[in-house]
Amino acid sequence: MSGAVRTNTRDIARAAIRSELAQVAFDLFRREGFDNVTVNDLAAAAGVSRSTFLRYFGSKEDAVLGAVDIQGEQVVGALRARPADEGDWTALRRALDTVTELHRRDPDGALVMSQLIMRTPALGARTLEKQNGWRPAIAQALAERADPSWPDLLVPSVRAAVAVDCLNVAVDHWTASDGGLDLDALLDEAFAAFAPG
Amino acid sequence: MSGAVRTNTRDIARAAIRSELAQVAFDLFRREGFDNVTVNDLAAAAGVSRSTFLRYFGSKEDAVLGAVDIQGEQVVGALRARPADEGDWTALRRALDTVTELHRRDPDGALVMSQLIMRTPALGARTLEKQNGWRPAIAQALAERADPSWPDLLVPSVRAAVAVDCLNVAVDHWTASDGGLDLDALLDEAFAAFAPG
DNA sequence: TCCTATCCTGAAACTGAGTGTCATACTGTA
DNA sequence: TACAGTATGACACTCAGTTTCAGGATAGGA
Repeated sequence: MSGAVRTNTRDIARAAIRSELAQVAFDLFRREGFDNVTVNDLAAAAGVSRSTFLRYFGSKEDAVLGAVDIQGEQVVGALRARPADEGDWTALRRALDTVTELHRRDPDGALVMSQLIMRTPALGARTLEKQNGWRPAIAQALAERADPSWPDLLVPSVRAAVAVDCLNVAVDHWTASDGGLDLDALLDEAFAAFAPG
Repeated sequence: MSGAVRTNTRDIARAAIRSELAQVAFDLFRREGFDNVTVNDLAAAAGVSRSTFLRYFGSKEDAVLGAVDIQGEQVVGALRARPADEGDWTALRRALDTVTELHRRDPDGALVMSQLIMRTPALGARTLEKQNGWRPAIAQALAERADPSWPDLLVPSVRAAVAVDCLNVAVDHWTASDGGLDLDALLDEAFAAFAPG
């Protein structure tokens, strides 16, 4: 067991190829439009066979949305790292800093990515699906923060979902402003949308 | 123009066929599992050609999820009918009564439908996508309620998304309880998840 | 009643995504 | 060098969804 823990030469090579394929796919999608590019095109552009491409990414969408999975893990990780006495909303807001930080580090790349996703229904749908997959993990992390564990996960689930919504609405507005607005400010505004009542 | 307003004989026939096809599809999916039923199977079971079936429903998923579209329209309609001086959250909660009322009228049907959607990733994803489509309309309706229209749709969008999340979490829990819990109570609980802070 | 424009249907061909299989080539290890 | 595990490419296959086209039903007016 534990053959997955140590990264050997093969894993490194695979990761490199994977990121290379993702890059090629992203460029091609951006240039030609997601729907106008077939898996054959992607494979040809990357210099691998169709089989290989589909082995690295289970679907065309996944070639673009690997970043979304990573974001989810990072958010959950950041949430778990928050002090236990912090309020849920503050902890969630701070956990989302991992995402805004990514946008601050590469605004142009993030903007182009957002635009591609927003103008491609298939990518938007798949993104929603992936983000929806974050919910259980976030809710679980929230539940473990509360001293007297909630009777069930309803309240944590709602808060997890709300946080993700805030992120999405903020990113949408940020993207609509062509990156001109400040994402952290937008996110604060979004979180404030249910503060007063 | 306006040939779509008056419902003539043809429209009635089409609606009847459509609902018949949806019924056949639902039964077959429930019995065999969504992924184990092909469009050919559906067409054969309904006694129409594959072409016809795909003309009535753009996709396999849509054969099941027509109800979701209707729910969205109903929620928006109900929201617009709420008194203007009502708070956003109350108005949203009351608008969602249209959905809970549907569950109360046919609990067994609603339960089976929820179970089918929850155990079928493709249906879950498509449902999320459709519900995400409600957001702009709900946000717009909220924005029009506010006297001094908000600078932008950020706050209404967040509130719209949150309301839909509450619905989903509540329905998830209701489904997990096999319909044993009270959906309205769950929904109230969900809405209370961000009241105190 | 007949005529005509419109719409519905079924048949068929086509594209493209995703799955499964198999033989071959490569890579690290003993 | 020989061996075992793995990645690759080629190929066949299923199925969803689109498009085209021809024939048949129907509504509504003359």
